[in-house]
Amino acid sequence: MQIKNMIEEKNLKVTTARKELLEILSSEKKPLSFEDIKDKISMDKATFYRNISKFESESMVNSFESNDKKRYYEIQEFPHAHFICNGCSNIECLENAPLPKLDGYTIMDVIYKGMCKSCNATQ
Amino acid sequence: MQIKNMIEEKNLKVTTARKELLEILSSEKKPLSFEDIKDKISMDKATFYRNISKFESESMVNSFESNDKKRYYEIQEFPHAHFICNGCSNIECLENAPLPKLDGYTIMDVIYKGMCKSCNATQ
DNA sequence: TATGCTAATGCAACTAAGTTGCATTTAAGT
DNA sequence: ACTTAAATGCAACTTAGTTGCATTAGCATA
Ligand SMILES: [Mn+2]
Ligand SMILES: [Mn+2]
Ligand SMILES: [Zn+2]
Ligand SMILES: [Zn+2]
Repeated sequence: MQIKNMIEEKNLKVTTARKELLEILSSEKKPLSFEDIKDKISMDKATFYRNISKFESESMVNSFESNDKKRYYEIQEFPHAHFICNGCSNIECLENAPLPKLDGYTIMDVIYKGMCKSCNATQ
Repeated sequence: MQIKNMIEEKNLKVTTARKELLEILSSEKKPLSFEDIKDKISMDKATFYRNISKFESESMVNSFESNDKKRYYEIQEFPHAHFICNGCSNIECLENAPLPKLDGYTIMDVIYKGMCKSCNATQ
């Protein structure tokens, strides 16, 4: 099982909470907040946040703030931009939009906000 | 005085709180949080947030979340991207970086995160 | 300039995401 | 199986932002 390996590779203890959390993040193709996840997990929110924080410091997970005051987490694969729709609040991973360059800066993350395709179509 | 006119143009009452708030946002060239502003204003935080919210719905002000869990506000001029530094947490207005295009989407706001010029230089 | 209506304000209580301290449990090496 | 440090659950806390309500202050009209 690759989830177990992911945890062992970082020299972290393989706990049920960690397996549960990575399982859910891996099975979704879009970023999730604690709110999105909380009914699917058995761990306490303190455990959720402590593990997410560890996963982030080990570069297994990355996250960003949306405009609903919540933080969204996803398994860190190759870097890509995200689109947050001001209409329907949906968050999309833009896997085909490479991160732009900006002279002198190192761009590590990009968030676009605006109207998504379906909100544009039905407007 | 143009601050007074800005408020009257939107058919809002010209109150001292509103003048104070727009005065401070106008005098700064970068986005500010309530935390940044609170010692410079005399109004209550409820009044701050209610007015900021009205200014946003009237398109006088725009805002975005940073990664410190705070919302940053600025006078809405021409649209431009923002850069948030993961090193020093500074927020820059990228007035010369036009908003990119993305097929099918309407991009209204862009936030880049990473390392700023000075953090890159001293690293 | 005084009067009256309504929107704006101050205050205090509340909400909710995320954090922290601490006692208990559990993974994993021996 | 035994040991030990790391992980967990729980409850209390922190803090940005919100809300209800009584009071105040713009602004229109006379
Ligand atoms: Mn993504
Ligand atoms: Mn700006
Ligand atoms: Zn949408
Ligand atoms: Zn920096």
